[in-house]
Formats: sequence, C-alpha cells, structure tokens
Amino acid sequence: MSETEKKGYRDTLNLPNTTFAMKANLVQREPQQRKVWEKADMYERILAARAGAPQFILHDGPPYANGDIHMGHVVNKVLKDLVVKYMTMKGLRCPYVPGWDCHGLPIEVKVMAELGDKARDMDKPEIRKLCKQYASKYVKLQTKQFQSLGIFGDFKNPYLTLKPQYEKGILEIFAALVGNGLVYKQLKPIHWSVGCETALADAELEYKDITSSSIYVNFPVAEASVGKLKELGLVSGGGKPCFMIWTTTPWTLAANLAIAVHPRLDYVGLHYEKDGQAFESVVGVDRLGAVVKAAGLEEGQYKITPPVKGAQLEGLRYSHPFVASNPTDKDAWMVVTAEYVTTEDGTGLVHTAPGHGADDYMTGQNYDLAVYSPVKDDGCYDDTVPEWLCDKNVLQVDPEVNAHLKKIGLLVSEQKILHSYPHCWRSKTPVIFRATEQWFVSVERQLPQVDMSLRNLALEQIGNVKWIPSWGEKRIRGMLESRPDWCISRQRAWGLPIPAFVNSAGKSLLTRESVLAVAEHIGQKGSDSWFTDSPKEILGEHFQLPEGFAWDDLQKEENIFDVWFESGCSWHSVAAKAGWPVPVDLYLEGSDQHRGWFQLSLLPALGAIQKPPFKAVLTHGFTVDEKGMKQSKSLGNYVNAIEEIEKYGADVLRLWVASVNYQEDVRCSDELIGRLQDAYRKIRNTLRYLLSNLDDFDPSTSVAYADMQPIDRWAVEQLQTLIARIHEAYEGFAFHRVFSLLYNFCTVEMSSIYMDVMKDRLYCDAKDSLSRRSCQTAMQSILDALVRMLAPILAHTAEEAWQAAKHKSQDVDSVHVAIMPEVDPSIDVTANEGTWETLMQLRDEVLRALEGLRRSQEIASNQEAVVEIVTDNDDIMAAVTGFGVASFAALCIVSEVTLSKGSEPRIVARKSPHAKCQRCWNYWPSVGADAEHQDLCARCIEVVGGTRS
RNA sequence: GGGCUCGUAGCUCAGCUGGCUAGAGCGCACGCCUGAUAAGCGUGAGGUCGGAAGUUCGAGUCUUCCCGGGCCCA
Repeated sequence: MSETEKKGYRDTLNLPNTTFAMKANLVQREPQQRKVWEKADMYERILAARAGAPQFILHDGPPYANGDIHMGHVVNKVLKDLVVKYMTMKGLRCPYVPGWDCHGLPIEVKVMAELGDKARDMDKPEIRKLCKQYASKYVKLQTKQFQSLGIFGDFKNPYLTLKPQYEKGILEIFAALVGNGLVYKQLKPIHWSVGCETALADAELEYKDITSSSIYVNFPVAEASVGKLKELGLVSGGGKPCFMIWTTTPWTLAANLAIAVHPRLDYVGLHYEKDGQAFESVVGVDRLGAVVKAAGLEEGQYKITPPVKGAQLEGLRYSHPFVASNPTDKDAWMVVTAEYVTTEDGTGLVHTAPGHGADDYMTGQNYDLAVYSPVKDDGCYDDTVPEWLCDKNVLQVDPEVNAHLKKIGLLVSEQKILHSYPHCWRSKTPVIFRATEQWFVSVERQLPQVDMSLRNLALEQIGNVKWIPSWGEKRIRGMLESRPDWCISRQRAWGLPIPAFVNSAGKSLLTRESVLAVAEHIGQKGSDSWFTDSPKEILGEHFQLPEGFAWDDLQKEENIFDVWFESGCSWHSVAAKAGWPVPVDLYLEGSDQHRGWFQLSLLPALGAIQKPPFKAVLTHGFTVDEKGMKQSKSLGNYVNAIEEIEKYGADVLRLWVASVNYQEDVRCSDELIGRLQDAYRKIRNTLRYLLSNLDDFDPSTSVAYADMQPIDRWAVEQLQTLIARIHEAYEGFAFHRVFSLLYNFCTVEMSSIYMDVMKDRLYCDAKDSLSRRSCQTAMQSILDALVRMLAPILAHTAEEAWQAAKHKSQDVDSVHVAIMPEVDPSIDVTANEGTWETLMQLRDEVLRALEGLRRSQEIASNQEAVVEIVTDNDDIMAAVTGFGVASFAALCIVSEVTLSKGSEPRIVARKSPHAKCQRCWNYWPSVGADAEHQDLCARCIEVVGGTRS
C-alpha cells in the first residue's frame, strides 16, 4: 500500500485540534500570563467580583526584609496562596495583604558593616535612613520574587512595619498594655561590650577561643545551716563545712548571690585536708573525680559521705567568701535549685550572679533575688564592692580575685582553660554580661478586665483557637507555661522607639495617655521624629504632664521595641485598620512561629482586647534536604529558590508544594522538584487532550446524562466522586490529597482508561453523532471542572486552559474568578459502583491475556485481537451483558469479545480472523462485506457516506 | 539535656476507632503503538511498615525502650 493510500482516510477522521500547546514552556509563558493579570488588575478584579460576599481573612505573617527568598518562603507563600485562591473560588471574598518586617538588628548590622568606620561619625537619624533604604530595597526585590510564583495579593499596598501608620498602631496597642498595668522597667543582664560601651545583640557576637581562669572555690556554710548538713550526713564537724563551686569568670564572684544545685542530682560531702586545714565540702557525686583531681588529692586522702538529692539542700545558707554584708535590698547567699545545672563540668554547684548571666537571672527571678550588677558602663566595678576591688576593670581583675581567695584559704584549685567565649564584633574585645534597665511586659500581673494574668488568659484562650495540626496547641501551651516576662526593649537605632520619657530624678513618664499622644505624633511624622523632635513637640503643646514632671526637665529614652512586638501588633495595625473582623480566620506560618509570631501576636492581642488575634493557626514544617537533614549553605545541600523558579517555572514549584505533606518536614532538592515536571506534563496533556477533542463541540447539542453511553456516564460519575473528595481535601487544607486525587484522576481514569477508550468513538464516529456528542458532553464537564479544581495549584496553566477552552460553564474572564465545581446531586454515583468494579477488574484480566499474545508476537495492537471470555460468575455475566459486549470490547480496545457461561472460566485472546478496516483499524466482520468499500467496516462506510470513491 | 514532632516500596502519598497474602501514582525494567507523537498504552519487578521487646487470638496501627531526623529552648 502506498503512502497516499495509507493516509487516505485520515482526513475523514475527527482528529484532535487545539491552540493549547503540548510543550509548556513555562519559563517563557508564565511571565506573559502574569503581565496580563497585572494589566487587568486581577487582584482587584477578583475582590470586586466578590463584593458583598462573606469574607475569609488569611493574615500574612511578615517575612524579614533581608535577602533573596528561599525555599521556606516558597512553601509558606504558596500554601497561603492555595488557601486564598481556593477560598476565593468557593465564593468568599479574600483580601490578602502581604507584609514585611522592616526594623531590627539584622538590617542594622548589615548597614553598619557596610559603613565600617564611617558609622562612628553618624547619628541615629542618618543610620536609620540607610536602614530604611536597605529594607525598602529588599521589600521591592522580594515582592517581585513572590509575584513570580503567581501569588495574588495587594502587592501595590503591602504593610510595612516601618510605615508611620503601622507604627501608630503598635503604639496604640502598647498604650493599652500600659493602661492595663502590664508594662514595667527592670534590670536585666544583657551582653555588654566594654570596648564600645554598648549593649550587643546575639547577632553581633563573635565566638573566639580564649584562655580563662578555671577555679574551684569553697563557700563557707553559714553557722545556721551547719546543723542541717549534719542531719543530712554530709558534714561531721571534723572540718570547715563548705559548698564548693567552680567558675571561669572569677570577677563575677563579687556579685554572687546564690548557689544553684540540680534538684534531682546526688550530692555528697567530700572530707579532706589541704594546706593543714580540714574541709568538708559539698560537691556533686558525678563530679567527684574531677574535683578530687583538681584539688590534687590522692587515694586515701579523702572520705566521701552517702549522697543526698540536691532538692534537700535548697534554702541552706552560706557566707560570701569575701563580701562581708549583703549588698542588695533583697535576700541573698542561699542554695537554690535550677534545672540547667549539669554534670558536664564544674562541681555540680553553680555560682549564681543574677546580674551577670542569663540563667543566673532567671534563677534570681524565681527566688526573688536582686539583679545585682556592680559594674559600670566602662567595665569597672562600682563602689558597692569590697574596697580592694573598687573601680578595677573586671576584664583584668581575675588574678587579683584568685590571689585573694588563695590568701583566705578558700581557693581549692586554680587552672587555665581554653574555651569559646563571645566577643564584640566591632571592638573585638571579650563581652561581659551586665544588667541594665529594660522594659518588660508582664505575663504574671492581673489583667483588670478579666482578673487573671496574661499567661493564664493565654492558656485559656488557646483552647478556643483551632490548631492545624492539633498538636500546635500542646506546643504553644508548653511555651506559654514556662515563658518569662517579655523583654521588649532593645538598645539599638533601627526600630520604633519605646515612647518613654525620664526626668532628672530618674522617674519614667509612660502612661496610656502619653503613649497615645506619641502615637498621634509618630503616625503623622514617623518614628524618625522621635530622634529629632523635642518632648513637647512629640507629646503636643496641650499634653497635660502628670504630677512631678516639667517640660524643662524631660528627656526621651532611646530604647526601641523588640521587632517581635512590632509584628505582633499586625492584627491591629493591618487587620483591624482594614476593617477586618478580629480575630481573623487564619494565620499560616512555619512551626517555629509557635514561639515567634503566633505567641507574640497572641500576647499583645490578649493584653489589649482580651481576644486572640486568630481563629485558626496552621503550621508547616521546614524544608530539609533529600536525606531529611537541615539545609545550610555550608553543607552544600541548599536549594536556591530563585534558580528553581527560573529553571522549572512557577507552576511546577506550586505543584511541588501542593504534592508534599507540609505538616512534616519537607524534603527538598533540585531532583525532587524536577520530578514534578513529569506530573505537570501528564496533567497538562490531559487538559490538552480534552481541549483538543472539544474543539468542534457545540454545548447546545450536548447529551442528557440519562441518554449518555454507559462509559460516558461512568466518566461523569468518576468526576462527581472526584469533586466531592477534592472539596473535602481543600477544606482540610490537605493539598497533597488534592494533588494526588487530581493527578491520579488524570493518569488513571482519564489518560489510561477514558481518553484511550474514547479515541475510536471521537475519531471515527460521525462528527455530530449521538455517540460522539455523548462523549464530548462528558469531556466538556470534566474539562470545565478539572481546570477549576486545578486552578489554585496550577495558577498559570489552569488560566491558560480556561482561555483556550471554547465553552465554559461560567461567564468569567479568569478561572480565578470562577466558582469551584459542585457535585451534581441528580447523579447517583453509588448505583453502579459494583458493576463498574467488576467490569474494570475483568478489563485488567483481558489486558493481561492480551499481553501474552503480544509477547508471543501474534498481535501488535489490541485491535488485532478477539477475546473469548468464559465465566461461571453470574455477576460478571450480568455486568458485561448489561454494559453490552460490544461496549466491553471497546473498553478493552479489542475488536471483538465473546462472552459465555461455562464451568471452566477462562479468558483467551487470539488474533482476529477478520480484515482490518483501513479507517478505524478495527478487525471487524463487516470489513470487506461492502463491494464498493472493500477496505472499510460498516460503521466507517456509513460515516464516510460513500463519499470516497 | 528538656518540650513538641516525624520515620510505610527509589520518590510522593493511602492505610478510620488493631482484623483477609500492606495499597496507589510516579520512577525503574521489559514490551506495544505511531491518527494525543519532545505524546499514548500494557505487563512486571520493588516493602522483615526505622529497630527491639511487650499487650493481644491477631499490630503498620496500642505500650515501653532504643536508633535516626526536624523545630523550639537550655
């Protein structure tokens, strides 16, 4: 047969045709799509289309305006967009206002580093100006990057924590907290650079190895507690009773106020003699070896008592080795318990100076000790310490302290130790811990409106929030239970000033009214004005100063807010000001935000309005590498988000995000993302095939469900089941189920079954035949629904398909404005479930039989075969007969099937004895029966209508 | 070290309140088609359900311990 003859009937077929390209070319096509959306103001259009509809508010948590976006951002923002796009397609009005956290140390540090030595000559307003430029630059950059993911939102008017109106909102909440009596000022130890005479934040510390003293010191037990130690059996009276501590910072001993032990560790008495003096020192049993060695004791030179638990030592008293009287106005010099005491080093008894260490401070708070920090800004002792230490630089005083201890016979051992110690990143000098005045929000004080503490209110209210997954509540509960008061002040330039004033007597002016007055000013002029304007200008001419304050004796403090306080007020500064009801519907962030934004939004909201800011909180895990390990640039397992977007296109990344269970850690690598390309292509081709076979379809000629061919009804029923499950999955935010349902539908029900089986009918039956229209009717509703269900995920591709579709169920110009498909209640999907299952199983068996025939090279395509089915099963008989034997043959894409009942069930496939129809390629008995059309089957002769001669 | 959490085929996921030889899709291998063609179809091989003990007639599912991840603290 010649080529021309072979192609002869091709033109008589109804072959697929569409403008929807097979090749996605996403990297080129998507930006064009986004331009179209942008031009059409799609975000605004969608909101307008939902005017008056019930709202769903997903309030965006602000990323930090620093650096390129990474995979964590991709996961977070795409998940948010899936929610917003789905809820919108459910018919809800979903404004989404993206935000950025713009203040704070990372930006300030970067700017200062870029400035280098120039920074020394600059004042705060100048530095702040540069910080603002820096933040703005990254807001712009990240805006582009987020938008390149196809995210819809009000990117023209994002919320920025540096905007005056946002800052005003923060101060309004702060005023409420002040008004409720939750804000107070107190000493707290922080990292202090002696070289720069300034407070440092963690990000400004550099860890370097240095050599320090490592000393073991005996603290004499107070007379009043010796009896108790005897009772416990730790001392006998045969030596000087002591608590032995260890430290690497001898200079902090001057500020010692307590000794901490672990309540559940064992402690013993170590009885020994040294330099002619007998000691009975209490030490941790697990540290005995190290202590004995440090003290230089030989076997037989010491005795050990039976152990007691640390908890039994709590409350015992000692006298300070070299400070004669308690320098504080609170209790001091007793044994306390702390969970952080370890047996890794030291003696198991920890020297505690609440003014000079973070742990020490916490312990001090637990036992109501003073925050004693006898060190001045320049790193020298003040005059509350013993005279021989006064005014000496603490960084140089260690040898003197050691010598003094030795002189008075309490130094057990002195060695050198090499360890990692924090240094100031600018002056490169070792950092000390030093207490300075800080502002706090109390979680313990009673809130007047509810007569309970902020902590207890929070613990109560989290029960009214929906946590997804549910363990989120447990997680935040644990954190709330143990959290200390919130230190909200920072000694930096780049942030919103804490609007406190102070007079020369050291009295603070911070009232609800004063804060609101400042809020008004800053709302107008921005927070820069705090640094340039006078107190009178800031508070306003007419502000009534409280008793004890005068305009000519009023200074501004120069603390700024913790950035978490700023972002923690977004429910007010953004949501409430936009008129959205608070609590909003949903917060959606990574699981680290239980300690961060979730908790630090909850506390201000409860403190100010006694309501949580959110109804529901959804968390996702972190991106990890393909082995499940943490990603880091230094390990080289880092995935560059920008490169991935540029390589695969946004829809592939969106599909990847949708495909994974975000409640766990999300494994992520270029290869893993690349695999989603296959899934994308399958889905795209499914859409393309449907589109291409609907090219000539006129919906006015569609076929009623009842009149459809059975297999078309099957397809429509499968669609109904799918729609129901998709809704359920979207409602539960189970996007990976949405993905797998849609993907499996495309792969199995559509591609491998329905679309394959339908080829004969679509291509070969008459263009306007009932059978063909029946199929097209089914395909039309499948396409129309499928595109919409895919739209939240494949934002660009679904839109492209929607535009390519000639007919749509809804007259909207973007699929993102359309409403999700609903289940057709008139279709009973359960009625024929059993029959379909029987038929599909039988089909599988037939295909297996055909595979055997193909292996033995008897047939190539299924159409060359006839299949004989003998069964003893009535269900099978009934199912196939009801469906029609010819239809079943079509379902298997074989030319003929015979069915009979018999006691020896079998399925036998053989090569058809008939000739091949040159048009439809079926091997049917009718081929050759017509003298005029020897090479055609009866169906094709009818279709061609004898037009071909 | 503590709190929370996760660990089912190479990958991504199903396996409800414990109950038939643990499923799907992809990938892979091997074939087929060439009228969806940088497409499409079929068949097949892959899992001691992280490990160990225990409860039970019966455990991927419950308990304990261990191993290995992650987040947040210390």
